Amino acid sequence: MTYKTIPNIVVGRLPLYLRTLQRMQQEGRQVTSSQELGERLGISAAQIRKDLSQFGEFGKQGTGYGIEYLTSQLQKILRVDRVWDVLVVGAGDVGHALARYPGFKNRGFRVVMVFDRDPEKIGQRIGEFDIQDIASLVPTAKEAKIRIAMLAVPAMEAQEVTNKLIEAGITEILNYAPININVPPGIHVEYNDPVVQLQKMSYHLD
Amino acid sequence: MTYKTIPNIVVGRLPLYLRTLQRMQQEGRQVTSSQELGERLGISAAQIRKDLSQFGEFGKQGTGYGIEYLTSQLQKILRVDRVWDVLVVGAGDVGHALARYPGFKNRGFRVVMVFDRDPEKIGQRIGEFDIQDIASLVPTAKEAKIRIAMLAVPAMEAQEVTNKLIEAGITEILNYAPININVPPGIHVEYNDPVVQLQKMSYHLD
DNA sequence: TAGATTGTTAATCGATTAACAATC
DNA sequence: TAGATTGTTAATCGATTAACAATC
Repeated sequence: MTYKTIPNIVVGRLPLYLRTLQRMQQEGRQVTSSQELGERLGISAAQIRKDLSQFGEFGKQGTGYGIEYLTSQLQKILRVDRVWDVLVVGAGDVGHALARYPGFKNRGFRVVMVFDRDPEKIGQRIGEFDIQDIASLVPTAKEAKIRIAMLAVPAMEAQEVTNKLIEAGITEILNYAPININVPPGIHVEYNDPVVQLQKMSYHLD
Repeated sequence: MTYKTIPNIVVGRLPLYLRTLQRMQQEGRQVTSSQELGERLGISAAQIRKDLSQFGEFGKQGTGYGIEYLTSQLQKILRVDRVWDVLVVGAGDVGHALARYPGFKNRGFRVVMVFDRDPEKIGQRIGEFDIQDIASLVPTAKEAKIRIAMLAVPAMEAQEVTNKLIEAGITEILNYAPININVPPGIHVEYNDPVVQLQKMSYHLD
C-alpha cells in the first residue's frame, strides 16, 4: 500500500493554521476548534478538519484541538520543528528588509548570508551580515549546505542568479523578482510580487 | 440577461499574463500564442484561452495574440490603464522597501504617502516622502481619496490600523503583517507573509 | 447524561483539460 | 492551399461542503 500525496492546495493552508495557532498560544489559549479556527481564517470548519485528517487525528470529539499539541504536529509536518538557514541574494531595499526581518523568529527560518554583485555593496554590512560577492555564492552556499534562498535581484538578473542557486544546491526559492524563472524538476519556487497582489485587488475598483 | 461574475482564481492569473506580456513587449516581440504564454508561466494553453475568453475575443485563429493589444486589454480589465495612488502604513524596513520600490512603475500604482505612529520617525524622510503621523491618516487619506493601502506594521497593531484604514475609505489592503485581519464585506485583503511561503516549501525538505 | 466536536463519507460544486470546428 | 491557433463545448478531474455516526 502506498501513501497518497497531499495536494499542494492543502499544504498551502497549513502555514495559515500554524500561524493562527501560534497566535492563540501567545494569547494564552489552551484549546480551539475547527469552527473557531475557521472563523479566524475565513475557511470552513469542514475544510480544516479535512485538511488535518490527511496527516492524522489531532483532535478530541466534543473538545476540539489542543493548541500546543496541534502546533507541534504542524511544525513537524511543515519541517519547521527546526531552524533552516536561508540565504538572500540582492542587497537592495528588498534584500535589506528580508535580511533584517524579525518575523522569521520561532517560525523555522533564519537568514545567514547576503550576496550582491555590486562592488560598492560587497563588504558593507546589513545588520549582522557582511554583504558577500555573488561570485562566491556557489562554493559558500554549498559548503554551508543551504537549501533555501530568497531572490531579491532585478528581473533582468533573476534567471542567471537562479541558475547559480541551483548549482549551489538550493532547492527552494522565494522569488521577489517580478518575472517567471525556469527551474528543473525538484526545485520549488514561490513568487512574491506585490504588484500581482495589487492588481488582483484593483480589478475590483472603478 | 445578467453577467456571470468572474471566479477569483481567474482574476488572480490575469496579472501574471499581463506581467509576461509586458516582458515580451520589452523584448520587442509583436505576437504570442496561448501555447507560448503557457510555457513561460507553467500554465496550460487551454486554461489561458479559457481565462481570456471570459472577457472577450482577443486573438486571431492561426496567428495568436497581438502583444500590445492584449496588454492594453488586460490593463483595462485590471483597471491599471491608469495609476492608482497607494499609501503605506509602517515605516520600518518593510514599509521603507515598499515606499521606494521601483517595480510599481508602469504597472498601475505609485506610493504617495507613508505613515507611522513612532514620534521618532514622524517627520523623517523616506525617499521623497515625509513620514506622517498615523493620527492624521484618516483625514489625509480621505481627502486624497486613496483606495489602496499597504500595511506594514507589527502584527499587534494590524487590526487597529486596519480599522482606521477602513474609516479612511480604503477598500483594498495588502497586508504584510503576519496575522489575519477582520474586515467588513466589500473590503478586499491580500496577504503577504514570506514565512507562509517558506513553510509551503520547507514541507518538501527533509 | 447532554452537549459538543471530531473524523470521514458521500454529494455537490467548481476548475481544468481535451478535443475540435471555425477561420486566419 | 496547408498549417496554425483561436474560442468553446463536453468530459474529466479535483476540491469543498454537508451530514452524521462515533465519542469525548
